[in-house]
Amino acid sequence: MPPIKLKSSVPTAAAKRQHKAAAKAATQAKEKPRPLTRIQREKQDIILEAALDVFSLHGFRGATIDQIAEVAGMSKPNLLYYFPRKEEIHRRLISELLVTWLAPLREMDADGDPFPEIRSYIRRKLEMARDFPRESRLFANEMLQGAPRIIEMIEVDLKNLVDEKAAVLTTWMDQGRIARTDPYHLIFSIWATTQHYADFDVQVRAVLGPSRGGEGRFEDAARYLEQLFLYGLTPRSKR
Amino acid sequence: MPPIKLKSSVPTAAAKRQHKAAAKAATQAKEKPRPLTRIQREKQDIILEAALDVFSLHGFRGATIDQIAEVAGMSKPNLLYYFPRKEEIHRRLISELLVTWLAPLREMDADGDPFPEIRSYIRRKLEMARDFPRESRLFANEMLQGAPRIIEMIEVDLKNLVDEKAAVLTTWMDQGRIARTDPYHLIFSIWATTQHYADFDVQVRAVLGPSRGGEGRFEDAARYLEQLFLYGLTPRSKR
DNA sequence: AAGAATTTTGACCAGTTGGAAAAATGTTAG
DNA sequence: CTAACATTTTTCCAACTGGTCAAAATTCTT
Repeated sequence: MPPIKLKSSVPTAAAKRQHKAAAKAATQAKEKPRPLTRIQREKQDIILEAALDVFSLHGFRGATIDQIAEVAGMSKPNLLYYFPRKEEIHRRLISELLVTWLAPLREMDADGDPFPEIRSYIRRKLEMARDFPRESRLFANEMLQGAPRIIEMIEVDLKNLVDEKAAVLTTWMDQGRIARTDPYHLIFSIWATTQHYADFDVQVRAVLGPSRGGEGRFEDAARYLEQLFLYGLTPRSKR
Repeated sequence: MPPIKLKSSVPTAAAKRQHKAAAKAATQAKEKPRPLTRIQREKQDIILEAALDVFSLHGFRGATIDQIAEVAGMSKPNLLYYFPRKEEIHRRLISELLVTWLAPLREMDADGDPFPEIRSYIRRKLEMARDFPRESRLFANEMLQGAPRIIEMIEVDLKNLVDEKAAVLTTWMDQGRIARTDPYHLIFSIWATTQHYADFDVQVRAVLGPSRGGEGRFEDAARYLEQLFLYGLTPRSKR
């Protein structure tokens, strides 16, 4: 008897096992995970897309599987065939997110010039706020709830990366190339100001009004933030 | 027959009418709203407190009446006696919030000196992030969801206030007392940087670690933000 | 084309949700 | 004290929740 595939005469059971096998593969190391079919990849993508819509708008608890299934254009049981639990969908979204989310900071190069590096970091973050607002909101939602599902990732991966980049900033300060200030709070303020344009988009648009709240607002924000981080509010005459 | 009180022999109906009367008082202008009893005021406060806990953590959809009732230490129907619907509680919280939330900006005085005024505005906002993090999160949650329940307030009250203060800032710029920059985005950046310490508190604490993530973080943030808005990152040697 | 595997569907379920109704219990002004 | 009112509890409900299951439909492999 080949113990590899564990085929069963009951198709459903086999399908379910497939999922569990994929999950357990790392620990069991016996069953081959069997690569995903084309349909599986496609449908999973559709589901994740829909879930991003819903989770980013209502948070984990406020989102329902039915809603996600509806947006994804499939029945609830069908959705649950691909992701056996709600949490699984969320976990996937979050962990994929964290990687792309931190990419801009990762790119900040210790060997580059401080101001161009910081400037393009701000720019990249702002572009992400513009191009991936749902991702930003998903992240914000998770934070607001105390990050129950990603606290370890925050405490380890995120912290390590920030520690590393804070050290880079400190070096630049030691070399007198940027003003001496708190590198951690500097990073926080870049996060806060850029993500604000995704997370509080409604407010920004409402306050700017129809005349200035159009797509140009991101260009205005970029210009403003650049000046803020470069010179602050001290007038030119006194600089 | 006195049309004032509309007493009914059914006590429940009378009690319910009381609520509706209070709500309709403005439009009907006929029935006296009848002042709240001591117990009503106390219980409503307890409920609003509990609701703030729950709503700020889970958002409107993610929060349940049962949960709020439990935190408030009363039964669900009892809670519903004071606030006949979930939305009512939320609406009350939000509208009360908006007043106190904008107070610091309101205090920014056109006749004062620009830098002290801006500095103490930042300080006050940061103190609110420290002392009322739940309020901040409630607001953030609402924004993330597109502010469905307060969009008019944002578009009218908030916008008007910001327009007014932006004009003040512009005047200061015209007088050369602060650097010329976008006053709206300046206000956005103050909001973003200060509220970050309430809304993303978990992240801030996790990244700073146990050594620097204690209560002192708000003092550090205040110092950092003051420098940022004053001078930006330009080193002293080049200022 | 047939058999095996995968995908989709429909019926179902137990627990939770927001809320209604009414009865039971307190409180208070006259 | 007692009637009128205010508050609380008990019971109930229909809709929704996350999730299961077996059968049916489809797709893939040979």
